[in-house]
Amino acid sequence: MGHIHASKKCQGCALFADSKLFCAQLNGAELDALSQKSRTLSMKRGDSLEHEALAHWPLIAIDSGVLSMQHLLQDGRKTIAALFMRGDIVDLRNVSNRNRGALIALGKVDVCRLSPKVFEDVMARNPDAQRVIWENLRDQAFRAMDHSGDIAKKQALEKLASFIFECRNRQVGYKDGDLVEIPVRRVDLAEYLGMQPETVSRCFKDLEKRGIIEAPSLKMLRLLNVPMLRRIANGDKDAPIREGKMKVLKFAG
Amino acid sequence: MGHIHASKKCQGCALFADSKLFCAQLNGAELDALSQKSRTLSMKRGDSLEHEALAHWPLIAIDSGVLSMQHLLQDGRKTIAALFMRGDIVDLRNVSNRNRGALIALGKVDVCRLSPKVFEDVMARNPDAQRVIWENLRDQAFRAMDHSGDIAKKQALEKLASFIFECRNRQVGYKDGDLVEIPVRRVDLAEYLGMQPETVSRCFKDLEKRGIIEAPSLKMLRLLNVPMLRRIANGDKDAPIREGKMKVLKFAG
DNA sequence: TAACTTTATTGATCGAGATCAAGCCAAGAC
DNA sequence: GTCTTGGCTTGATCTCGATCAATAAAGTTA
Repeated sequence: MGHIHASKKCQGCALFADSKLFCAQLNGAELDALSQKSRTLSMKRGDSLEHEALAHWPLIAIDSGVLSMQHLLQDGRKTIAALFMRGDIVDLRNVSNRNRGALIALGKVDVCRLSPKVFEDVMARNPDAQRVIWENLRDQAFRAMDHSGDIAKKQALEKLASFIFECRNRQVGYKDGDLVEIPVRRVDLAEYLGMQPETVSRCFKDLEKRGIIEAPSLKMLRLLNVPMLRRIANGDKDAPIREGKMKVLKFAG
Repeated sequence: MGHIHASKKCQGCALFADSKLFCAQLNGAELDALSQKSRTLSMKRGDSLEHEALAHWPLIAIDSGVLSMQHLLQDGRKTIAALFMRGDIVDLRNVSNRNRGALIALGKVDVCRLSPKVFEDVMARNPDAQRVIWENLRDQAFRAMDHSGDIAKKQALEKLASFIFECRNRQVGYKDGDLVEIPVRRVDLAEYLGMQPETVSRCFKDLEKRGIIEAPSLKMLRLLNVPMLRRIANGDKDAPIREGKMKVLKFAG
């Protein structure tokens, strides 16, 4: 690897360490410049990036953890419109704060506020970096569209199944293993999927009862029947006869 | 205007004619090259761009009309995950057909399949073009996220109100006028918002009864009370006491 | 380890919107 | 003109998931 000049603070960062991510595309000089002009930040659950700060640092690169974009309705209802994770770069340059959600950490999150100036320079000169960043934004866009489609018409169980696959697709490695990490809390999951925590809980139980998943802990799942889970996620009405949904006949008298 | 070399077929196209859009950023040579290697296509309602075609022409620029990205569930339920309109450029390069929705026209749509080769060249050399295209993709991403937020927790009336504003924001000119064009049919609108056509109909009626909008035709609205509409869109629970929701007491005997 | 706080689960009830089934109306066909 | 067709609307009923309330489990602190 040629990044001998890699500034010290970048050494442990996923964006540099993972060859597919942004900072790994930079040459020594570029990385030095970016590193020097950028600012890392460690957030804990509930911390949010405020408009004030975002105005000066509108480019957020996620090293680790889960950052959410939340929309708040007037009467207190909240929704999580998007989840950003390791490798994602959130670009809020020239984005009016109007109508834009707040960026709130869902746990410990390490981010790097990139210098817009250096970022632009790199974008103009380094085609590899440009490609990586472009594909990341495109992923964000398509992921959001997929997600819209999911929550629009699917029912609770189907949404949850889709979410499990989304987690599996996004986690590092283990893509085809049967272990899936759920990196967010039940409440957050509910807000992301547009349902209530109670419903989330019931749906997990449902999948367990039917032997499709196993939940060793709150944050970890083992998939026992991937094809069936897929069918449910795809809205196959034959499969998901909900447990306990058969009407019990009542005998009169 | 300097675009004297503008190839004939581009003259009437919004992407060239509107100075904020992609093709207007190109110089004569670039436009010529792009024009020559690209293919226009006129679609009518129901036409879809198939994977076969998209493999060779993965870059779709919308000149006019509304193109939808639809997700189809196994049992026939459909959802519209995104709407693409004038100026949008859909980039499906290297996107696996797996899990990606179909691109289907919701009416007469004029598109231009851009040559990936020339597009890449332009992206690499022309910073203005790069900026425009980047901002367009970012808009698509944020729009999709906003939309996710909308359909996740809002109720029917609120979703519709949000959609009216989305239409207003996206239509050319008239941004602050009180006339809003609804460029899609009721059915499509329902699929986009994740509700039933019947519910859409009832909600329009509701807004009319309450004097918030007026509907001279199916495709055109006049906003009579923008602040109230905004409050509803923002989920203000004080405002939207649904018409006809007061329980009528029934007198026994 | 116990005391305490926060988060998740379970159970019971209720309601917004889905669903089903007609009815309506405008545009084009015959 | 009448007939047809497709989209929209209206009304009646039913259901899934929201909501409320209580309990259990997990995480945190002393």
